[in-house]
Amino acid sequence: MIKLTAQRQAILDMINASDRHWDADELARSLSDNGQPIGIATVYRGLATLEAAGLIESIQLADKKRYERADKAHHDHMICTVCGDIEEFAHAKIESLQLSVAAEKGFTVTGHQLVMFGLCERCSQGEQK
Amino acid sequence: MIKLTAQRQAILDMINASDRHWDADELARSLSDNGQPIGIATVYRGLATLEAAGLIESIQLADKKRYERADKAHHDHMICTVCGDIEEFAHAKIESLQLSVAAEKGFTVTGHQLVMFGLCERCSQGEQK
DNA sequence: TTCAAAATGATAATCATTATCATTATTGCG
DNA sequence: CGCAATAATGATAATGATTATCATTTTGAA
Repeated sequence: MIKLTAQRQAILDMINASDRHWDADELARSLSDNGQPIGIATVYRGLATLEAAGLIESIQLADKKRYERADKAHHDHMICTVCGDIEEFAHAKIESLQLSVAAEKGFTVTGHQLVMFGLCERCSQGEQK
Repeated sequence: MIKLTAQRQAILDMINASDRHWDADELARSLSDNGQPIGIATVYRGLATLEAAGLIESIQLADKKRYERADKAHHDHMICTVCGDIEEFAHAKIESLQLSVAAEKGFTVTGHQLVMFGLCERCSQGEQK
């Protein structure tokens, strides 16, 4: 079990307290704003440690990595390219098909990431000309 | 239709001539080695232009973007985390399930990326203790 | 307490990518 | 044809996320 230092606990609490997908910088700023100043390097290290321990999860986007709570069922993401909103979805059949495709090729799956890009419901309506 | 300058043509030829997944730096080096010196900025711009024109495709990995030929059927990727090998796969059912999930949530899909990480057949055998 | 290992934080370094800007090439158009 | 407007190139600086470094602080066990 990892050591939950004050800093790591603060990061974990912040992530657990919301449904957001945080990046390192947002966490550092938010913690500082809440009277918990924390070095940015500590945030990066803390996030890596917490993720390795399975206490948080992440998705790797093009530019940066974002972290979210781990106490949910496994899911993938749909990201709105207009407003940046990240929605979650789960589909057991997609998951099992992935594994079967991999198995056919002798590939041992240790992880996967499925992201759909597009417009969320709100943005696609606003987009109406 | 875009203008196929000598540099863009050279990039396109290099990509079309193989099944590799190239990054910008590899292309610049490889072109230079083939007597086609090209500025790295031009490579980045050329890749973006060629991709926008649909002449090449890309996958965004954690660290860098890699480009590949576009003259193949749509497919996704399995990446071996040991040797870095990138295998391709296609599965129509997975694709259609993605779209149906998105539709349920009112999400308009403009693109997606599915990557499985793990061990390719060769590396998982070598891994036997 | 006391010392070693681990963690932190400020900051430098890294690395892919993008921006800048001066130079070069290309494309009409008269 | 010849030149001006436009686009492309390339060297290099800038950016931004992340990691490395290293001195300092904290923690934990003996």
